[in-house]
Formats: sequence, structure tokens, C-alpha cells
Amino acid sequence: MSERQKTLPLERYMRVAEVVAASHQSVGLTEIAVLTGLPKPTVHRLINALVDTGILEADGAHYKSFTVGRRLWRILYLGLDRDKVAGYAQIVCDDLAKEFKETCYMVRLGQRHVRAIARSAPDQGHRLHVLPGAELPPHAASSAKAILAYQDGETLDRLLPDPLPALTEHTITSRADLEVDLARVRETGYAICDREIDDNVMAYACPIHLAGAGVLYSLGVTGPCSRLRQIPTEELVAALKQGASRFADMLGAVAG
Amino acid sequence: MSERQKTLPLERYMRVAEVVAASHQSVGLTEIAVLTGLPKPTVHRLINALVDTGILEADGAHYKSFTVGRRLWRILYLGLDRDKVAGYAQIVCDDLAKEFKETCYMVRLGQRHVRAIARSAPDQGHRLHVLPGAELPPHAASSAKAILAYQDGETLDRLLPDPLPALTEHTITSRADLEVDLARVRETGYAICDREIDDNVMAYACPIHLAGAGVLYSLGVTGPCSRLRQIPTEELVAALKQGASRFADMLGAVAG
DNA sequence: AAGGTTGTTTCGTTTATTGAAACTTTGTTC
DNA sequence: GAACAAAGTTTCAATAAACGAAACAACCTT
Repeated sequence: MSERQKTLPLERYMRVAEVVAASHQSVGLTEIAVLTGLPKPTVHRLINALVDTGILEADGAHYKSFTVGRRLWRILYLGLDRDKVAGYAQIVCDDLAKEFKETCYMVRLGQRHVRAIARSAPDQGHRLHVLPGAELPPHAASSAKAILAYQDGETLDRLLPDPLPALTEHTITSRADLEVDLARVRETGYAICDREIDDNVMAYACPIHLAGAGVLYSLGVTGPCSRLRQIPTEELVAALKQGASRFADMLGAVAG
Repeated sequence: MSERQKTLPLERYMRVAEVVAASHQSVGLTEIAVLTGLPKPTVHRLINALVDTGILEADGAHYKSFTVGRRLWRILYLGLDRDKVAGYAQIVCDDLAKEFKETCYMVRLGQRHVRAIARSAPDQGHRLHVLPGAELPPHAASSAKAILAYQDGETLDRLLPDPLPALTEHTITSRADLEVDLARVRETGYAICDREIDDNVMAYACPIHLAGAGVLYSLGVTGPCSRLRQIPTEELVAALKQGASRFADMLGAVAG
């Protein structure tokens, strides 16, 4: 019976966000105040909170104009229909697996884990253990590292166990060493897992950059060292990067 | 010097939204409480507010699971890069214009107006006055009506002038008559403008339904009555609807 | 330097948020 | 079907944030 009559504070935040998103060009504070019908000081405070939270971003020199921020993009990308996304991921993995005759997989950043969402194994050859739905060791898997390299400290803390368990003798077990490796990923644009999970198994992975939302997915290839080492790294990485940007286009045809 | 240390209420709203968006399956209240580290009653209230605002949506029978809501999708679509969207719109218009040899255009819902974002005129023949950037009379243009038919009352109030100016003798000038016309649009799936803006000029338009976000765009054809009447309505409407869903796919390949 | 515009701070009042505790509902087990 | 557990909901007093009028500062114009 008693409907919500009072406007929640959250409601006004959203109204401001909508006006900013909907406006034809970037909008200033006064214009937002007019469009929303809210008093200027109120809008000022709302905008500041929205910017602090990452929902909006200021892009003018003197705090004059605002656009949709990373945080919001992130939520939207993460909220996408899982089956559809997995479908796209599968297509990309299949093509890549066919090209290299090795197991390819795509991985997604979750709340407290990194998880495979698609996998394609070549018909012949070993079935490797990256199954869709499987969690990957964040400090060892190349696919996980490709994502972690682009997350903030807080996210890293949430994802990385302490201490980092040694899965093989090659596993990176110190946080400092891992940070160095992640810095290398950012420099080169790809991550390697060289016998860090299993002896004789290695993997390459590239981050998938989504416009506005940073890195939430990665695309990887894995296989026995003996076979993978025969493929020139540049060739493999180039194919991964191409697959990554293809997937980003599938999702992000939409984004700025 | 004094950074924001206290977490804003908005920050917690966003954290809940993120957890819901990021979680692999749909999440319940208790799980959200665990993942965010917030007390259960707090999460309960936050979720309710988020659902009331349309940021999240409950999809379980008994309020058990949540997904990203319409309101958020809407912001995403509205915040899209304008040039890219206009590019897609242009492609669709060009193809349609070529098919019917009449002027085709796409129109977008703004904060207080309906505006053309793309237009394609056939090489030969009249140049009609729908130019990109032009505002359209919301109570007369078929393209505007195709959008208005799917907006809530508040949005209608914001967009429609009072009184509705008579542009020709055929213009609908009463709000009640307009509502009837809009109801017809919802039934048939297309809008007509029959000499309501100019004598001897008519137009057809179809709404573009975006997954989760409702109708924010429409696609239309316009031309002199003499020529347009010669094309079977069903054929024209079918082509418009196809173009509309093609555009929706371009933008919304991404949406649930 | 006067006049308009836009963005910012202050501050007392009002209102929402917060979370422990107690409670209700729903689902499971024996 | 009673007993138990788990998930969701309500209550409520202390606390914190939102609110917006007014007054202020910065920035363009002319």
C-alpha cells in the first residue's frame, strides 16, 4: 500500500548521471542543475561524490564537463549476459585453437577469482585442464596475470592469496617478484606462464582491453613446453592480440 | 591534503552493484553481505534502494537474485560515443535509402528534444529537410512518435510543448488524440506522420528497441505523399523494422 | 572596473544511514 | 511434521550524511 514517496538520495545521483550521459555534449554544473531541477550546491556535491566514486569522470580543465566513468563501464561489462559473452568467447577460442592446434581459452575477472569462460581444445592432442568454469591460480596462470597486471592494488589484494603457494619449483611465490612480472606484462602486452603450474606445461595470454572499463578478460594459449616453444613467440602473441581485439570489438562495438 | 577517508554512502551502493554484476551466477542477499563485508540489514536496504531506482533488478520469484537493471543499461546506451553511433546509424540509413529511393533518417531521444543523428537522401529527387542535428516536432514527426510511444509520462511531459502547435491542418493538437495515436504505435509497431508537418509530405518510422533500455532511437522514411503512397505500407514497415533491429544489434550485440 | 556567469564554501536544519538484536519466512533433515 | 538451519526482514536509537539558502570566489565579457 505505502509506496515509496520520498525520493531516495540514490535517485538524485542517478538523475545526475543520466543527464550527463544523455546530454549531447559534455555538461557543466549549472546546466545539470537546470536540467535536473536541483539547486546548484546540491548538484555540486552530487557530482563530486559521483566523480569520487568513479561513476562519472571530469574531462574539462576546470571541472567543467563530465562523462560516464570507468566504474560504470566496468559494472556494465561485467553485467552482460553470460551466455552471450561466452558464445563470443568460444568463437574466438575456436578460431585460435584451429590456427595453432593448441588449447585456447578465455578467462574473466570475478569478484575473488579468475575463471575460464570458454575453452577450445584441438581434436588431436592432449586435453589440458583449463575447463570452462575452472578457477585459475592468480599468481601463476598467464591468463590471470594478463588481467591482474591492469588492476588496482585493492583488487590485487582481494585476489591474491597470502602466502602465494608454490605449485612447481618455477612458481613465483614472492609478491615483489610477481609485481615485477606484472610490470613486464604491462610493458610487453602479454603474460607468460612457464611451468609455473605444471611441469612441462606453459602458456601465453594477452589482456583484453575494453573501452572505458580496463581489462576484465584475457585470451590465452596453453600446451606442453616441447610444442609451444616451437612456435615463434611473436607470431603467437600477435595472434592472441588480434583475437583479443576481435573479442573487444564484439563486446565493445558499443563503447567510446 | 585531507583526502576523503570516510566511505561515502554512494560508494557502498556501487560496491553492491559491482558484486551483483560481477558474480558468476545471480546472488542472494547473504552472499552479497559476505562478499562486500557489509552487515546483512545494511545490504538489505542498499539492495532495495538499488532496485527501487532501477539500477538492479530482481529476477527470482522471492527476491532472491539480482541483475543489472534497465536504468543502468539506459545510461550506458546514452553515454555511448556519439560519432560511432552516428556511423552505424548512417550505414543503416544509406542502405534503406538505396532500397526505397527516399530520404531515410535516424533519430535519438535527448534530454528535452528528439533529434536526427543521421540521414541519407537518394541522389536524385528532393532533398527533404531532415538534417542531422535537427530537432523534430515531438507531437508531429513519425520518428518522434515512434520513440514517445515507449516513454513514461514524466518523459512525455518534459518533451511535449503545451499547447501543441498546429503546423498544418493535419497536426494533432490535443494531448488526448496524441495519446491515442501513440497507443496505436505500440499496437502496430510503427508510427505515421501524414501531412502533419508539411502539406504533401509524409513519413513512416519504427522504434528501435534496445535490450534492457527500452526505446531511445527510431528509424524513419519520409517523402512526398504522391510517391510514398505508392509503396505498400507493409513492405516499407517490414524494411524499417529490419533496419531497426539491425541497428539494435550493432549497438546491443552486447546486451542481455 | 562593472556586470554577468559559473563554480565553490559555509552551516544550521532536516533526513537518511547504520548495524546490533530480535523476528519471520523458507528450506532441509530426520 | 517437528526440529533445525539458513535466508531474508523489521525495529530502533545513535550517528552521519544530505540538504540548500546565502554568501563567496574565480572567471569571462565588454
